[in-house]
Amino acid sequence: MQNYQIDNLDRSILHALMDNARIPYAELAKNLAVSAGTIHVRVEKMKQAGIIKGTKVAISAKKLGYDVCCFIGINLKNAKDYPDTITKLDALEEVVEAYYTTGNYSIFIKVMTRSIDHLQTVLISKIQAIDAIQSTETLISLQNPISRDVIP
Amino acid sequence: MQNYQIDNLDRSILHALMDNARIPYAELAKNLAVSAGTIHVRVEKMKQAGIIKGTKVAISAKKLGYDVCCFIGINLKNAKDYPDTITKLDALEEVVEAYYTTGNYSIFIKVMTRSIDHLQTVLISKIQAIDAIQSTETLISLQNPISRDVIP
DNA sequence: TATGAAAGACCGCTCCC
DNA sequence: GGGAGCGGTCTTTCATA
Repeated sequence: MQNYQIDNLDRSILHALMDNARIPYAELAKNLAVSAGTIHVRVEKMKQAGIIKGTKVAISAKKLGYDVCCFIGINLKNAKDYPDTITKLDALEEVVEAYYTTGNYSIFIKVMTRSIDHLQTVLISKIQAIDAIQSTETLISLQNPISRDVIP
Repeated sequence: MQNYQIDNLDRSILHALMDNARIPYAELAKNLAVSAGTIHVRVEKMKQAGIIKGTKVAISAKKLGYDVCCFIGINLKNAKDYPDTITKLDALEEVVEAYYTTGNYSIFIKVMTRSIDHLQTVLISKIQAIDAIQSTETLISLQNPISRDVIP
């Protein structure tokens, strides 16, 4: 089940579910001109294969007051401090994503904050306060024109 | 309804729905020691307020064969080429996110590819082929230790 | 005003074709 | 892959604190 090859129907189902995970199977079936049972079988198959990991609600961070999105490239003093630093970053609720990367930075994180002031506080008092961090570089996101998932 | 302030119950509901958007309201109600009707009212309110934007399935890009995740910082020859470049990037299915940022790069994108070879093809034949792009800098993600949404 | 309980409609799951 | 029946869930309404 590891490398289950999806076909066009699976692809269409994925696209529809990406848009709305709670769409009734019957409606989906009607749109795709197949029966509801078929939809069910395909979805089950993709769940079994691990392609569909689960369902999530899409939250508007903005409506919750989190207006500022930015990326921070982090350089560590020693590469061996990586696991420790991740643990510390994980404890910060403002850090929503972290990546261990090759290239200019050791760690690359995405941070959501309520305001520029809030960002400054997080950056100075929380992130740069971590001993193992040598330097940081901040990229503030002004717009997010593309945001989607990859479905071949 | 713009700035609806969520309370602890709303927060708990959001957390539960983030984990599994299809959890029965009855079960959620039981876990939170309230009635299913109350859950329904709260969810409706948050939908109205735009806090809940919709539901999505979580897809495993890896299972679909997309193993390589990387970030690419892009510098444009002219800032005015921004909208055009976004349009061109949007046409590339491998580009899953794009940000207009302050700092070292004009545009910052996230790219998912099937392999390093595939990445190379996309980078050279598709991204660097865009005229307005002056230079790029690639950060390949080796690990993604933190990945979540911000819920205060 | 917000919550809790119950009834009806709808949907999803399963079996058989 | 298609179609029908059963079981479960969601939604709505009404009463209540």
